[in-house]
Amino acid sequence: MLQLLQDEFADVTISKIRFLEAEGLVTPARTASGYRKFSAADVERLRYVLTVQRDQYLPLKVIKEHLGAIDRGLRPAAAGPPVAPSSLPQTPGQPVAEDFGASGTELRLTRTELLAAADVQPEFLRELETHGLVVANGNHYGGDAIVVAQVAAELAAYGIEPRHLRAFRTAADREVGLIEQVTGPRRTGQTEELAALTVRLHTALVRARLPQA
Amino acid sequence: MLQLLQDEFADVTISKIRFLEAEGLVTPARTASGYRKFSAADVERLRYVLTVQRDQYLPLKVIKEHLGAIDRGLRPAAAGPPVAPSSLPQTPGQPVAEDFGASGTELRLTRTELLAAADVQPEFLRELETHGLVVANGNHYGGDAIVVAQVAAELAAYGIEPRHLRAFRTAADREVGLIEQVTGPRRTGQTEELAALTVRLHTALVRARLPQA
DNA sequence: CCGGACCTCAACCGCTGGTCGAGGGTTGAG
DNA sequence: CTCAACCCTCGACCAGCGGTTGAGGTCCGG
Repeated sequence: MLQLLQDEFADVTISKIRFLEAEGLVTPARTASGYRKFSAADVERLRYVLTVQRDQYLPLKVIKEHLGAIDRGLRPAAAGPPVAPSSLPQTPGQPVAEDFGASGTELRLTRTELLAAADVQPEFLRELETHGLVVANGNHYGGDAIVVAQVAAELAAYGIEPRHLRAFRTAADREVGLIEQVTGPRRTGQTEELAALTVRLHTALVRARLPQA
Repeated sequence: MLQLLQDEFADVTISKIRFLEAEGLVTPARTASGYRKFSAADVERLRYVLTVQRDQYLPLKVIKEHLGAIDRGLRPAAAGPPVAPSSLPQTPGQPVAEDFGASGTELRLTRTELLAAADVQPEFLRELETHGLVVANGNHYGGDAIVVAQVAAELAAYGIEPRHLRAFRTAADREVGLIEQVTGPRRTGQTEELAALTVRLHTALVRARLPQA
């Protein structure tokens, strides 16, 4: 169910989610037998929590207040940074940022599970497959296929169809090819590290080229 | 000496200030006998620290990085708040747009600032520019250029040089082209949302194609 | 009827952001 | 010269946050 968050936020765990529930940040429905059942809205809520926690360092207490405000229809108040102090001669300090943690156990989904998880029509999936965006490995799919299918579906709502996305596939293929070329076929650890770097590069390049808001 | 901070921030104490010094956030001068001597700049620096700590909940580690950035002549990168989750028990709609928080005020760096921020040699930057990975806008660069340069430098350590990265540039160009094609040249908001989607797609595709750990 | 995934609840943990106090030097008024 | 009032350092200690771990039990598909 929730490995889809895991592949957007490397360090989310079941216990973390349960903890967040205990803190009152999400309130998933329950089955008759007590199992948690997360709706799309719950997942989105968690995505929000994890994002602001990671990117804005907000304490959960504050995030909770914001969520409360949002639920009541308000927008969370965002405090702007104050004026900077005048500078001084100083020593260095390097920022670090990673985020490509391999999810421990790779998900294996049947076609049916994938369709359900991504909430797409079978024809749509077939289309994705004919364009090479999703590929089965034997008769199962990896967790990333969910993300691909979901995102492709959202893009389709904007009129961007799978066939328009072929370039993404070839770009990704080339990217991985490049990585494997330097690491050799099987240097674990390094591969992920390089992938994190190239993905970061890609993202920065896209942002840089976007028309300024 | 420093009760003047105390009447702006009720809970500042001597021990707190000493603690902040131990953490490297301020470095007051000392008298011959070892007493701290705070300059006006030190006080301002402390004011900044206390303010962002109180109002933006930033951890000291991050504040320290920001101060470092300020010292190097940059403005602190303020992560804008992401889009709120569409709160409500609802049908599958997932208009997600996260993680692409446009930095509220776009950074403008001179060439020198960029070199310092990314910690790269001038020749390396020139190389990036000849391959179109970093482009100046007039005589300044955007914040993404820092990321591009840093990442490219890290990749160079693996033997991947700027000229190997041209494909990334063209991929990014095409990606942005696609986005602009559907949003029209100037539909703000949507552009960022779509960019977030395509970047997510890209990431998922790369992961999916990575050899399994 | 078994194995694996899920549940709860309480105990535990590491890190952050400090506080406290012992032991000792400095300074200035008287 | 003395004394009170500060200042210093350094190590021990602490509370709260954000989870993790594990014991003990339930649920369920094959």
